[in-house]
Amino acid sequence: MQDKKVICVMGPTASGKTGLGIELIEHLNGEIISVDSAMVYKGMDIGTAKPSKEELARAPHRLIDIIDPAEAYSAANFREDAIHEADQIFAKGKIPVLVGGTMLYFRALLTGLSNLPQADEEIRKRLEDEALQNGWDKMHERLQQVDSASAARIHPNDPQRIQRALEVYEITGKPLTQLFEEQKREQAPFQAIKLALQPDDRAKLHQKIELRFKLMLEQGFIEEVESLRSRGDLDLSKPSMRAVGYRQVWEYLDGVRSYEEMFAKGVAATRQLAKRQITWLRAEDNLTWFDSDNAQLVENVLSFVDNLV
RNA sequence: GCCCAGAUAGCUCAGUCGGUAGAGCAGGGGAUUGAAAAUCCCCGUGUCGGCAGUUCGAUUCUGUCUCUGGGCA
Repeated sequence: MQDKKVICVMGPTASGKTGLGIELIEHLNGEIISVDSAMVYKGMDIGTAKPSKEELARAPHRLIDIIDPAEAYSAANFREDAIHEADQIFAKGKIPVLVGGTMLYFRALLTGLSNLPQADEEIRKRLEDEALQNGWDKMHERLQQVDSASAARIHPNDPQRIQRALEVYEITGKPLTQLFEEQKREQAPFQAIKLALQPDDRAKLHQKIELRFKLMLEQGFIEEVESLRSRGDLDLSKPSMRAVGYRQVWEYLDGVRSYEEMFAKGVAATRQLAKRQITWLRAEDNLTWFDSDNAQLVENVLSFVDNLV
């Protein structure tokens, strides 16, 4: 058992994680590490609901604003970065508080990843061209030839995973399935206290999401996307521009969507994101749930962690 | 006031040559190993606007009423 401990504040988007994270670090003498695949991007502030300047002054967040929106980040990058940041915080005698909604990143950090090759742009491009020619069902058939276990696991309509499995096979000459067995996942070098935040009623979360999206638009979200757009080197194939909200505003600026549609689709995409986040949380073990609308939330959480830290 | 077109799932609509109906979107559940705010899988009973008529049987045909568009006054 590890004696080092971290606190994880998990929850769907718009559930109040940032505010609670700040309370926690002030109470425990901790520092925040962001667990968010969109906040890593510089210049994507409004649409990712990044903490405000005031909040950042009070509670610096590690792993936000670390890369350019033209670049790609990954769960493996995150794991490495987060462990590094946590070590620095431990070295100061403080406790890391991991706050965010990217559940794959939490999973990658806490239960590890197999040692697999990283993404290869060239191979991906070639596989995609081939798929464009022959269709993804043919690619799935090819996967069936070289890695039938993965082919059975991956749905023929899931291009992203078919591509990844073929990519790994091309690089290593081994089926993904075999690598999973050979390269066992490695647990994080610390113990995690996992807190999950959720309103007691889904409808409340939906209301909050809509309200927040409206607020983002008022705060200049469209201008933010416009300025990213005017750089000229970004498009909807970039992971950054596929983020919830950014994609819909981009399409609006392209003229393929009316303002009303953009709003409705943006809100819906955020609700769908929240639903998927909740699905991850339900599958997570050793999770302690807190009602995000409870007036005693902060007191409850602080007394809960005091007993564990 | 008159004429025309509509009224079907939360929304937009399709359809039933008369045997009580199905798509997209939204919503719900699930998967998730270097794109993950991504990518995928599964889930469709609703007085077919009200009332009456014809009929073995009407959401479908007829009449009438109500409402919503559009046109003419």
